[in-house]
Amino acid sequence: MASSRKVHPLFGRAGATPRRQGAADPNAVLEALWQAVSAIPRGRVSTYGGVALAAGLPGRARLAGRALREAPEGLNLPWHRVLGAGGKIVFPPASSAYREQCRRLRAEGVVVKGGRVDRAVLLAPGER
DNA sequence: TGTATGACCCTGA
DNA sequence: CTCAGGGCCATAC
Repeated sequence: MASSRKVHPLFGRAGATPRRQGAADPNAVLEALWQAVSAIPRGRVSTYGGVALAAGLPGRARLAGRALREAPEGLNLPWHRVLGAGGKIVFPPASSAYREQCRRLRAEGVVVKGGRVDRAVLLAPGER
């Protein structure tokens, strides 16, 4: 599916060159990660490690982060449901990304406090 | 070709 | 709580 090269304005850096090479099927890996993200139910959250695991890429949390950064806007991924280990927002509290994520989560009824969410809303690995 | 960096994670002190 | 150290690996320069 020829995804658009346009990335999210909140994270996409000017002059970023979209490269899809290096691995056998880099696009397949990205799609697997994006799919895992879109599978997170509303009102719940997951972690980068959890997303990577769900995509069949254990130990590649970093790659999950990359995938999200490179994700085209058109996919409308629920990126705000992806947090760091333990359920904490990885963005600097002063950043617009942090505020946006916070806002979106609260809009779904998720309580964000001190840049973290309650354990209960955090999706356990292997959990739906 | 080598070094640096990053929407990460875990363990241990 | 902070800090350090190791792992992971695609991109950028």
